Amino acid sequence: MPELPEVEVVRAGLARWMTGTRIESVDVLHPRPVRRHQAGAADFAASLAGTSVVDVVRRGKFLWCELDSGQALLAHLGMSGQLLLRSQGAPDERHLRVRLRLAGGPDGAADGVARELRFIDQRMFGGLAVTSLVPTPDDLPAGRGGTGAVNWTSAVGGMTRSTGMTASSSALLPPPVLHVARDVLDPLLHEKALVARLRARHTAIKRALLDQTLVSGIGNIYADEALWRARMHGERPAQALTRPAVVRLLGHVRAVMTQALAQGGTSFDALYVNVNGESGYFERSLAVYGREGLPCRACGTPVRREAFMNRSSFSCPRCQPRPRPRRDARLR
DNA sequence: AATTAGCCCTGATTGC
DNA sequence: TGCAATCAGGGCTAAT
Repeated sequence: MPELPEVEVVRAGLARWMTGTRIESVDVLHPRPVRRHQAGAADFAASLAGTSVVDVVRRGKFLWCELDSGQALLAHLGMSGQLLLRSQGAPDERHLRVRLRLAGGPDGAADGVARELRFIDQRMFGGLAVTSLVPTPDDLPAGRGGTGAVNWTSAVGGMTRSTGMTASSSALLPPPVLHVARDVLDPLLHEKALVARLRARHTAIKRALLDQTLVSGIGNIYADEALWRARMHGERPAQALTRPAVVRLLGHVRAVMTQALAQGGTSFDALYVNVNGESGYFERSLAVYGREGLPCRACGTPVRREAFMNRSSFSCPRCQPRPRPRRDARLR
C-alpha cells in the first residue's frame, strides 16, 4: 500500500524519465480511474495529447506532472495503483487502466525506443485526472491564511520536486490537493504548529496521524511502525499527550519513512518506476505491521492485532499498553 | 466546526 | 467442489 516513501520513489522515477517527454496519445481502458476528471474520459485524453512534462511534484500521497499547458496530470495510487514506464508493444498488464504514449525524453533515454506510461490498478481506489494549478498562500486550512505565524516565503511551496525538496517561485497545487498538509520530510513543515494541532484533536493519536489535513503521507503501515518505535498505543487520546511525546512520535515517523525511502531507492531496472508499495524491500524491516502473533522485535512478546476503523492495528501488548479508560477531564 | 461511519473496488483467501 | 463471506484500506461524502 503506497504511503509517502513509496509515492516519493515513484515521483523520483517519473521525474527522471518523464521530464521533457511529450504525451502523444492516451487510451483510457477503464472509466473508473479517471472518474475524478469531471469532463469525462474523452476530455481527459484530449487534454493530455500534445502536452509535455515540465516537472513532477508530490504532496503527501498525491503526485502530479506539471505540463507545459499550465495544467497538471494528477495521480493517486490508492491501494493498488502503479505507474510503470514500458516500451511500446510490451504486453498489457492484467489491470492496465490507462496508457499514455510518450515521445522524446531526457538525456540518456534517447535510445530510439518509444515508451509508454501505464497506470495499472487492480482495485481502482486510485486514479488520474487533468486539473488546473492554483496558487496557495500556505498550508493552513482554507480561510485561515495569513495568521502571521508563518510568513509567505517560508510557507510557499513545500512540495517535493525533482529539482530539490522545495519550490521557490511556483507554489501551485491541483485543487484536489489544497486540503493536504505537508509531510514530515518536508523542510517547510511547520512542526511546532503541527504538534499543537495534533494535541488539540479530540481523538486517538493514530487517527490524528492518518488525517491528511494535519500531516500527510502517513498510512496504516507507517502509523503502526512509528507508534511501536515510540512505545505508544494508537488509542492514546491525542489531547493527553505531552508536547515532548508528540515531538518524539513525529521523530519516529520521520525516521521510519526515511529508512523506507532509502531502501525503496534501490531500483533494479532504470526504466521501471518502482511502485512496489506492497512488496518493497522495507517489508522485511517492519516491526509490527502484519506480524500478528510473531515476536515483538524489542521484547519478544507476540504482536497483537486489534480492529481499527474497519481494518487492523498491530502493536506490542507489552511495549505499547492500551491506555486506561480515562474519565472525561471536564468532569473532574 | 469537528469528528466519525460508510462506501467504493477486485482478487486472494478462508469457511461452510 | 462451489459458493459466499472476509479482508486489504485511502479518500471522499454524508451524517452526527
